[in-house]
Amino acid sequence: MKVYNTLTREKEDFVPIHKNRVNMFVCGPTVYDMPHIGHARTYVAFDAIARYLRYKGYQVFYLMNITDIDDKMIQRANERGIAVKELARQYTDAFMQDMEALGVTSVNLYANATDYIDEIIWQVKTLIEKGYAYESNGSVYFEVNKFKGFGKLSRQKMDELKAGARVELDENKRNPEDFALWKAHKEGEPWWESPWGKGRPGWHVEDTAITFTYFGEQYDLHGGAQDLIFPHHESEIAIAESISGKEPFVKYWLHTGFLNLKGEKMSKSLGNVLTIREMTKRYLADTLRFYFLYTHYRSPIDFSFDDLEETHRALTGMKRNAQDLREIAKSAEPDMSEAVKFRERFIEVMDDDFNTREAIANLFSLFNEANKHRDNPALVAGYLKVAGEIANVLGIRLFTVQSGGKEKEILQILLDLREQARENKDWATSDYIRDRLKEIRIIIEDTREGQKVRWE
RNA sequence: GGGCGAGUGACAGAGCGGCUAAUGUGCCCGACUGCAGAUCGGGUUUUUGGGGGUUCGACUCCCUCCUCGCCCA
Repeated sequence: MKVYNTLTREKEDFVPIHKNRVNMFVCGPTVYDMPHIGHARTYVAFDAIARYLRYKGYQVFYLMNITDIDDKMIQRANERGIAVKELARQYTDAFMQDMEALGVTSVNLYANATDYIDEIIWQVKTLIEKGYAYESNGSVYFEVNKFKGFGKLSRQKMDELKAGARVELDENKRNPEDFALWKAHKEGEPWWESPWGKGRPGWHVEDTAITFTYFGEQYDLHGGAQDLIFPHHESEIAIAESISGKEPFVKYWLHTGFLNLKGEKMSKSLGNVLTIREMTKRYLADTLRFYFLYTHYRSPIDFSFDDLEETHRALTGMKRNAQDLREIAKSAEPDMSEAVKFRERFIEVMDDDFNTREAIANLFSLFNEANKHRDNPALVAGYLKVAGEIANVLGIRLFTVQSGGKEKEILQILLDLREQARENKDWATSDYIRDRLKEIRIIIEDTREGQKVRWE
């Protein structure tokens, strides 16, 4: 299996540090607002990756942080006049609901930054002791030029960074490119006790504190969106490798391509942020998930509703076909002789840096072929077995149709039909509808005001 | 200004330097069909952003330009 490693900019053979075990970490959300489809893209991609690794037999520990303390959190909480903790609770709940809707089920553990303050303090303290960080007026900064490897992930050159770095009027820093590990307490902000007085953690260090806790000094796979490469992931490397003296901190760095709206960028100020919540109301969550997997995870996606509609047609067509074929296969003993080649192809393309698009193309080809053997239930059953396997790894529900809460409308159609039948004194039809509905415990009663419905 | 990435048929989107450049959507024709749909068979446009180079041979490697996006300024 090969994966594209941002660190080397090459596809490399995937060999975990500890035999069969894969320790995997993906940067989670900052819970200060509703997650949008950009988040969805990244988390769906890594969900599929985790599922595939498990499918391949790896024992995956998938860890994700939740950033529940930072500048944006504080600002938003103050605007809304609530505690940062309350804000975090609200949007963490929202995030979890959205992930569930999208079928993101592969994460083993979500870790809140604020639950790891002790570990963060330990890391900061260690960095000071080792000479990589310094305290200044109650804040602690990482001295970037002490870490020679800074820039190796993003391919930025240190001197150019310095030349470009503009002093952000922080007289506490020795150098403008230094970043805060610990921020001194300011009025109106949450704080924790530390060796440097009251304060709160900086951003990058929460992730290293969390991963050190569960994975130790080095681990296998770190994921995130491309925009996090610099400075976030760069800084994580600086922190971790300075503490441990070991490299690489992370063996494989994976980054998802960015999602843009067709024509314009998605931003708060433009008021065109598409939240997952809003999108799953208008479209099936399955469709959204399929849409993301329809493009390789590293390629940029130029989001448009037309394209989403297109993939929706593609997906529903496939689902329809799957259910149709299931009628044919019934309980036939699956004949795998023809279907196995699609399983092999699936593994082949997913082994090549998780090519979900090829995997989907393969799935379409499978159905194409299966349709040509509609006269052979055993073969059809075989195809369906492999299709189900593939769909399961991708997280696509082939055989379940989401009703989308349309039961009421469907029922109304039946009631209208029955009403017409009654007007025509077509009692046979009218009674048929009433009796069939009764079988599923929906009771129709005719009254002076018309039909009354009761769900039992 | 620096760094990174992308630019393939109507649209979306794959493609170890070499097979007719996948697959899906759309569209067209035929079969089947009371109608619609599904399914089956067939068809449909790309010479792969522009230019140059390496090579027997490049979408695939190198250079340059253009466009777009992201990150740092």
